[in-house]
Amino acid sequence: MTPLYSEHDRFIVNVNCVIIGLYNGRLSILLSRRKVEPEMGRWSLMGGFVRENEGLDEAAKRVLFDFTGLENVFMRQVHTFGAVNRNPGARVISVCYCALVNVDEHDYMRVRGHNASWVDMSDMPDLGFDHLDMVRRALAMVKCRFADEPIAFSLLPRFFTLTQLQQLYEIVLGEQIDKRNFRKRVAENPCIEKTELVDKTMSRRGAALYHYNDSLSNLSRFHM
Amino acid sequence: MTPLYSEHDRFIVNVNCVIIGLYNGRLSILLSRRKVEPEMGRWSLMGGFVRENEGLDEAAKRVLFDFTGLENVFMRQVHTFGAVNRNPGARVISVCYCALVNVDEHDYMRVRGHNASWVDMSDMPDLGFDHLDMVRRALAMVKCRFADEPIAFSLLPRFFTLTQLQQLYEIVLGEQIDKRNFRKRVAENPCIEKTELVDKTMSRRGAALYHYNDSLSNLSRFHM
DNA sequence: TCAAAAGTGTTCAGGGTACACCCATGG
DNA sequence: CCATGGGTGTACCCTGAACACTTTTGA
Repeated sequence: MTPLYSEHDRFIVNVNCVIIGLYNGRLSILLSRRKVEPEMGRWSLMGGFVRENEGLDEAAKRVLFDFTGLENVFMRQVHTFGAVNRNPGARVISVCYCALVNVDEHDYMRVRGHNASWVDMSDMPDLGFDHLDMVRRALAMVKCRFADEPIAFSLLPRFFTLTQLQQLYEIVLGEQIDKRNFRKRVAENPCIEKTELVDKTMSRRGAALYHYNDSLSNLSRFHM
Repeated sequence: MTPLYSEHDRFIVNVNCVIIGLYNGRLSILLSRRKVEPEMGRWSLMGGFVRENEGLDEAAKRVLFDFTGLENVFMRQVHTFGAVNRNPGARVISVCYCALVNVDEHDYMRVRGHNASWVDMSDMPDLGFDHLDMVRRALAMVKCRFADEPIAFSLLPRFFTLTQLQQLYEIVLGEQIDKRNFRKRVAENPCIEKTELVDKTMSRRGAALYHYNDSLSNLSRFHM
């Protein structure tokens, strides 16, 4: 290391992950009750301290894997929080990431092991530190991207009905959508392919199952 | 400090500022030639190390003031860069900010004193570290916001002509704009007020000077 | 008188929005 | 046979894009 750098202040840096999924058809976020001080007993985001030999993105992926067993999911850096007194225990700079996951694929044992659980977003408890700000920023990012990028499919199971897809858009965008207009737009998107499969859990008639296939798209997406 | 935190790795953290202004009517960025290793002699962004007693936003404001003498300008956090080997001299985590400034108001002596200068963006030199990524992300952010938020006025002098405003939009958005359509949109915005002043430097006829007055807007903007 | 920038309306097309009824099936 | 969610087409409006000429005045 160059001696010139030795004089500077050094900081503990961690990553926090806003992990969003559809749990029981409700937009939910993975939270854990803190087992240690500070803020012991309060809900908080999944987090972990950055290590000397890992980059920020790697740290975020490690935390996501540690808490869910998931890899290769949509994940974006949201914002870095560095107010002096944001953590009463020590000066900690937190880089916030947001991940969108398919809860069907996650490892529930890991969640249990970390004292974590899925919490309905419309029933958000108070969070420790500035984690509520993190959640707000993450949601704003998701809402903003939702209109442009095909990130909805990160939240849905591999096969989904158009009603599921529409309900997801309605929850995230916070507004009702006309069914026919929605399906018209879906029909114009070549990446959303209808399958022969039918879901009969929601209606007697049954609904066609679709899946998202981005191989027809020439846009490179999901790069971090 | 809680003993629990004592065991974690610590990092040097700095802020880098992508400071953008209109210099000689060209979209330009403030760059300085590094006087020290690593990357000595190469162009780089304005930066400074975060101190123990200051938050990230404060550090960014300090750097901006230090290099330009400006305060209370549009400034946003862009992204945090934390790859392990991004800085060959030491592990440094860099929080990138972007500021839009009115170059008429800046303190040129400070710029000179830091070996810095305004560089035309369409003639961008190679930059040290990952600073080119920072510039790209900052520009993407600016372009994205430009369509929604009235941030163009941060770059212009207090009084400006519609031609200046249009040229700025054309540069930032990277496309030609129809003059009549542009002026129609301007006319619909109550915050853009025509004054009795006339600028005769650009034409014999003279162009009306406008100024931006956001007191009529009920949106709260520019919050960091 | 001419060069150079300022200023000014109308037309058209396409996308987005609003809107209501029949279908299939299990119980 | 009925209750429940699935599935389908059209009309209208409004926003956004294209487009050319007159005005002013200093040199």
